[in-house]
Amino acid sequence: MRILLVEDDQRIRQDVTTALEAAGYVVDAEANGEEAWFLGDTETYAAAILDLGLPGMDGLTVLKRWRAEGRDFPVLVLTARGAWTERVEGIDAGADDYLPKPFRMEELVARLRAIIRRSGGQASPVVIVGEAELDTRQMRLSVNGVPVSLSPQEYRLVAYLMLHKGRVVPQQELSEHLQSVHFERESNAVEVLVGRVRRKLPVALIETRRGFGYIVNEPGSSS
Amino acid sequence: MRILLVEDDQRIRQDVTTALEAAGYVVDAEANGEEAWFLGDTETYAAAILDLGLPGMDGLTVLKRWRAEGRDFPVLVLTARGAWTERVEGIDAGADDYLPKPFRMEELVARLRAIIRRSGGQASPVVIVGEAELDTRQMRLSVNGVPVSLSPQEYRLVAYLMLHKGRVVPQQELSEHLQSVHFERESNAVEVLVGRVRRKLPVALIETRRGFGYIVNEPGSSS
DNA sequence: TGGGGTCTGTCAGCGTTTTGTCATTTTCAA
DNA sequence: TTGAAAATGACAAAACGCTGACAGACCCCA
Repeated sequence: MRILLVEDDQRIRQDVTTALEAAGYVVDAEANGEEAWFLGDTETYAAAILDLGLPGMDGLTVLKRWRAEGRDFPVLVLTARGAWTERVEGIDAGADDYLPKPFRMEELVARLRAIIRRSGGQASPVVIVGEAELDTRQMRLSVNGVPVSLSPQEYRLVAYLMLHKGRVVPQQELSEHLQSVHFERESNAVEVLVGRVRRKLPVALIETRRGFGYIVNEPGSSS
Repeated sequence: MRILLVEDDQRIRQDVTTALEAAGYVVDAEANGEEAWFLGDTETYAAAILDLGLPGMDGLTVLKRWRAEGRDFPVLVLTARGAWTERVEGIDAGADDYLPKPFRMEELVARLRAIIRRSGGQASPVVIVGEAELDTRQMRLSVNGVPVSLSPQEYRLVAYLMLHKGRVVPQQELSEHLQSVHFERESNAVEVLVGRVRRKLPVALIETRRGFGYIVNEPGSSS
C-alpha cells in the first residue's frame, strides 16, 4: 500500500515515514505543495497524509484541487493544535479525518488504517476472477474454494493485480507497490515473484503482456 | 430516539444537548456518575455519550457496570486531549467509539449517528468460534464448555481477535490494544503472548499469517 | 514484614520461510 | 529469424515467528 505524505517539517516527515514503513506501507514523502499536488494527481495512492501549512501551495488548496479533479483517495489532515478553523475548512474541502499536532505515531497509524479501511470498505472485501477468489479481510486467495498458501510478497502481488483486474499493470508499478527497497535497478524480482505465484496456482490467472506488464482478466474477455 | 448524555461540565452539557435536540434526538442530560448509571440501567436509550471524568462515579466504572449488566446500547466516550490511556481503557470497557475534546458539534452528531447505525446489527455479548466461546460479560473463554484460565493480558488478546474474527489483525494493532507501553521497535511481546495463549488452549484457535498478523477464523471457512 | 505465586516484558537462540540475485534457458513479437 | 523480454532453477542472506529462560513488578497471605 502506497501512502503520500505531505509535510514540510523535515523532522516530522522523517519520523512519520519511518513509522509508516514500519507499519508496512510504502511512503512517498513530499514537502512542497505543488509537488504534492502533482503526485496526488498522477500517482495512485491508498491514502494521503496532508499537512496544511506548506510552501509552494497551501495544503487546503492541494486538497481542494484533488477533489475537484475527482481524486477520491482518503486524506488525513494534520492540523496545528487548537486550529479549529483549519479543521472545519479541511473537512469541508474533503478531508476524511484530521489529527491535531502534536500526535502520537500510534494514533496516526491507527487513524490512517481506519480511513483506508473505510474507503475500501465501500467495495466488497472479496474480489472474484474466474475460479479465483480473493478475500482481503482474511488476506487469503482461494481457487475453487481451496485456499492457496502465499507468502506476504506473493499475496501482495496477486492482490494488487486482482484489485486492478482488467488492466495491464506495468512491472515498474508492481515493484513500486511491493514495499521492496530496490531502486529501479535492473532486477527481475517481479518476474521471479510472478513465477512463484504461478507455480502455486492450479489455474492460469496472471497473464503476461510482453513488453507492457501483467494482467489478471476475467476468463473469456479477449485482449 | 433517546440519548443519554453524561457530562459534568455545565457548559458543554448545555451545548451538546442543544445540538442533539436540533438533530432530532431526545436527550437526557446528567452530570452525576451514579445518577447516570441508574438511568442507563433502568431506561432504554439508543445510545449514550459518556464523559470519563465525573463526580459520584467515574465514567469508566459506569460503563463497565452497564456492560456487566448486559446493557449493550452503543456508547460514545469523550476523552481529554491526548488521553491515550483513557481511550484504550474505554474501548476495553466496552465503548463503541471515542471523541477527544475539544470537538466540533457536527462531528459529535456524525459519530453518534454512526454508532447507532452500527449497533443495529450486533448486540450479542457472546462470540462463538468453532469450539471456543467468549463471554464478554463474564470476561471468560470456554472451549467445549470448559473454562480456560487466562491472565488479563491473555484474555484481551483472545477477545480482540475473536471480536474481529475472520479478519487478519496486524501485530501492531494488537499491541496497540493491549494497553502497554508499546511501539517498542523491537518487541516480541505479542508473539510471546500468543504463544502463552496457545499453550493454554486445547484447540488451534489463533492462526499465524506470517508477515501480516494473526487471525481467528471459523473452522472450515476456507474461502 | 517476608515469602511464594502470578503476570508480563525482554532477550537470545533456533529452525523455517521468504526473497532478491544471478546465470541460464525459453519464449515471443517484430 | 533474431534479439529482447520473460521464465526458471539454484543459492545465500535476511526476515520472521516460536520458544525457554529470566527478572522485575505486583499481589496475596501467613
